[in-house]
Amino acid sequence: MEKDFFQQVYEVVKLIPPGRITSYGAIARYLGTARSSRMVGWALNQTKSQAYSIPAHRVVNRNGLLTGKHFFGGEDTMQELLESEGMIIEDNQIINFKERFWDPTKELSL
DNA sequence: AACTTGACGGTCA
DNA sequence: ATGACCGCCAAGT
Repeated sequence: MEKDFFQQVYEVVKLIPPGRITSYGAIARYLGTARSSRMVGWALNQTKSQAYSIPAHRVVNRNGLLTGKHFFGGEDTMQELLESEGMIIEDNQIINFKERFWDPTKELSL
């Protein structure tokens, strides 16, 4: 039996090292691209209710843009969290995105 | 039961 | 380089 797509997303996100970030597409690809990146976003949307310790703030879109900052309760909560981990953010965009990018298919996957 | 929206991404114009 | 469209699947209305 396969775990729920969402559950797999949670595991991957929880495996993201501190000070690192990844993209929805990267996670989707790691899980097999079968489901589109949107499902990853939906999965994370559930996490805020799942009470899991999901560092969703470490997941951004492929632009390095904090698309879901509004879902963290505050306006800049996500940005502050990322900045606390060493991310350089300007105008909701991660400047050193490529430097801090963490690809599960590259780091976890063989 | 049907339509619309949604934390995206890639390709085409 | 910028803008627009399509794909993908699930949940909400």
